[in-house]
Amino acid sequence: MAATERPLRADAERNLQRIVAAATEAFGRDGLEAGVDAIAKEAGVGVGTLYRRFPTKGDLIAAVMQARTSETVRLVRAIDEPDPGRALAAAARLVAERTASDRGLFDTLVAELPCAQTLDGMRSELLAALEPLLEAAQDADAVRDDITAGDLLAILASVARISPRFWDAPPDLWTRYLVLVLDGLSPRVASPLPHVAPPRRLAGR
Amino acid sequence: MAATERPLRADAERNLQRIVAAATEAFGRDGLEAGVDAIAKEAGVGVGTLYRRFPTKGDLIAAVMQARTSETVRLVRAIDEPDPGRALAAAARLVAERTASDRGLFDTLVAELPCAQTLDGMRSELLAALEPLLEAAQDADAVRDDITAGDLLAILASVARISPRFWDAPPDLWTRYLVLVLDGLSPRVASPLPHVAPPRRLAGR
Amino acid sequence: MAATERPLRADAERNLQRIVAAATEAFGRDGLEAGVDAIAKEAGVGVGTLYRRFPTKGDLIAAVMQARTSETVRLVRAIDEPDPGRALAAAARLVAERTASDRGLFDTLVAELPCAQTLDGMRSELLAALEPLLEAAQDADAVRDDITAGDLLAILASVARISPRFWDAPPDLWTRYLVLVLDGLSPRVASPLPHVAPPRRLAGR
Amino acid sequence: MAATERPLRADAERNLQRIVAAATEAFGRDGLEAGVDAIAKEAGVGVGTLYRRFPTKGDLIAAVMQARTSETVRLVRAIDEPDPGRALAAAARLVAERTASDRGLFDTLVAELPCAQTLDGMRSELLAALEPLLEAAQDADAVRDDITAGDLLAILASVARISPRFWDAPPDLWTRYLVLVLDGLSPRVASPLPHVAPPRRLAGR
DNA sequence: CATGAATGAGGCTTCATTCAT
DNA sequence: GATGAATGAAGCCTCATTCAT
Repeated sequence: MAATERPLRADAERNLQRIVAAATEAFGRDGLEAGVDAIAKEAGVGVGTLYRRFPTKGDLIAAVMQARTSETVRLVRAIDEPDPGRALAAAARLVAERTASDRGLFDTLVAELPCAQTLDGMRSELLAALEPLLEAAQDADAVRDDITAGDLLAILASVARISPRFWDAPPDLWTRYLVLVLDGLSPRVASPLPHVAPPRRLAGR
Repeated sequence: MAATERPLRADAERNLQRIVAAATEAFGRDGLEAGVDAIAKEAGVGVGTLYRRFPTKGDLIAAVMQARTSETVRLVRAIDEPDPGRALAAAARLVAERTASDRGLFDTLVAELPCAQTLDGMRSELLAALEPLLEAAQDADAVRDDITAGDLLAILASVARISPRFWDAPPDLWTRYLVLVLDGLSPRVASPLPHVAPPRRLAGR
Repeated sequence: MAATERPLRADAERNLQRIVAAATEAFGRDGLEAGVDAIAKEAGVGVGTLYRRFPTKGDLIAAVMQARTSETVRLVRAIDEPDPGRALAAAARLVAERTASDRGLFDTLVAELPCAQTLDGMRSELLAALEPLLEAAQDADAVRDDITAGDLLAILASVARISPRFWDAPPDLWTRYLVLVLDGLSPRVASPLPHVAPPRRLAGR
Repeated sequence: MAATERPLRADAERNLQRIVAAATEAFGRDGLEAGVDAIAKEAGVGVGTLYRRFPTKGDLIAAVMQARTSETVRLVRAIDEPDPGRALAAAARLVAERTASDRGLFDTLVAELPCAQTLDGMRSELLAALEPLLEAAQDADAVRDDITAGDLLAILASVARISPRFWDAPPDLWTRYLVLVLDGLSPRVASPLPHVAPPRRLAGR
């Protein structure tokens, strides 16, 4: 079973990691428009090598973002905070921070290209990590009851990229908006949400 | 003799409108990356015709987006609602709705490219239209005091594009998030906002 | 017979002259690449008007250059200098000066495009004007016997544009080269010229 | 490990040479306006291939013309002729011959576009090769003292393109003009040259 | 298996010329 | 007859992807 994907040769493995590293860097800095050639060069490999691993630029994007997401998930899971409301806030900040600092991550969530199936996995993972925190917070009446983890993720990602868009904005402007969003999650204000079916892709359930 | 800019010939006027219509459609659908040639074809004219009116793709973008913005401003100004809180909510909904349905509009507000000066004007107009409503709402204690029109616009634009990004999301998913945002503006929840200087370009003052 | 070309209406005549004037200016300044639209605008007429008179850019070029040439011919004929050698030198300077200051004129003589037939006329006129001066100078032993008016014209035109080509050249650098050329025409140095048939187009006979 | 720039792959090398050959041909025939796409097609490669080697049309021009120039310089240096006057004449003939047969070379020396810095190098190389020959000739009283290598090059290039401009001119018409120019260089005729500062770019010193 | 060369569609833009008003 | 709008081929260049070495 483990034999199905026999481990890569040492150098191949190393190349793979260098590619992913370079792509992470490039996508983070320049967004998904980062050129494939540039990434290969940064990684110190030929384009061919890159394409052998990732038959399509989309595949590379998926892989990189998958990694970024898994990392995020790990960090979310590592949150050690007894108070459910504060735990959720911490998670929210974490997700927002990562999106804020990674243009590619934002592009991924925003991209209106049909790379759907690949991205679904990422979102699902993230949702799975956020859900327990959200439910706990809701049970503790720290957060309104009518929102889903999908809602949370969507709104966080959207708001997180606000500062870098403006050339003279302070780079942490997004923290401002994060506070507003969190305030909007308070049960004290809970206006009735319209009953639109949340997107399957986002909510995952 | 007639007006400041003598009116275009009938057919030219018609073509101009067809170009603008096609561009509006294309930018709305595909974002600002929509190709010039495709727009010309959609409009049923040669590229040359398009370039006669808009010597640069940027000019076309500016014209189309300016029109969209002015329209928005007009609609915002036309809001007739005595209650300040509801008036602001109506304006927010309006802006969000238009951004939600127009990918170009979003790109314009979000673009990280230095087409600054042209787009700044648009933002300023919008801000000028929103400011009185926001102030009135704040005076009436319907909205927290610590946010600016810039904040409002930035967060609205960001949130509004949420639904269209997901292929199986109901097209009005953004309404859900709008409610959350508006709730976050309530003075009842007002957590202290971090003191980051809001961006000059957005806030305008 | 005179009725064949009935005189243009007054305004048409004026337009024609404005076009020629604008084109002269533009070609002189920017060379033959000067755009037709720009010329029409400078002339204060529509492109259509221009094209009515000159069905082709080539025709416009021909007309303008013809005019410039006729002017040159007139000036050459007006040279009033009893000494044959000095008369020829004056003519040479005149032709060179005009070529030096008119990029279009140079382009015309240099252009390797097949507008042959139109330009032939010009050259012939110029040659007809230069020939008597040259012959007189040769009879007076002021100039070597083995060159033709075609030779003279060709070499003058070539040398005249030298200065403007170099950005930091003094604008009258060509005068330097003109002297060298004239010295080369002296009978005192006359090396045997190779017997290549001079070009029909240039020599005209 | 091998050389400074490791040699290209066999096929790449072949393509590179085909590109350079096609460009040399095209520039020689049509001047520097020759289209990039056409050159690529002539070379039997895609445009992309061409642009991989020469990121800019200017780079292609520079490379091709640099090669042509270096070749010329080598040939000039290889002149083996004890008599200083005849040596200079041979060099002049060589430069003229090459310019006569290569419209691109002429455009390079003549171009009024500010691609200065690249082309300057070429001119300097050529001047450096001509200078010793000129000085020797001047020391031997075979050539007038008041001209510089810059003068020589400028006038040669200008005169060399005379024949190809006329469609029915014998292709070696320039040889005729070369003789005239050389005669003009004779110390026996030396009229006083006007004291215009020769262009720095041309004279080099 | 890695390399990087090759490909070519597609993007923005210019300009001589035609044609509806 | 004048106008200037319309046309579209052609120019330079980029970039995801394929393929020979």
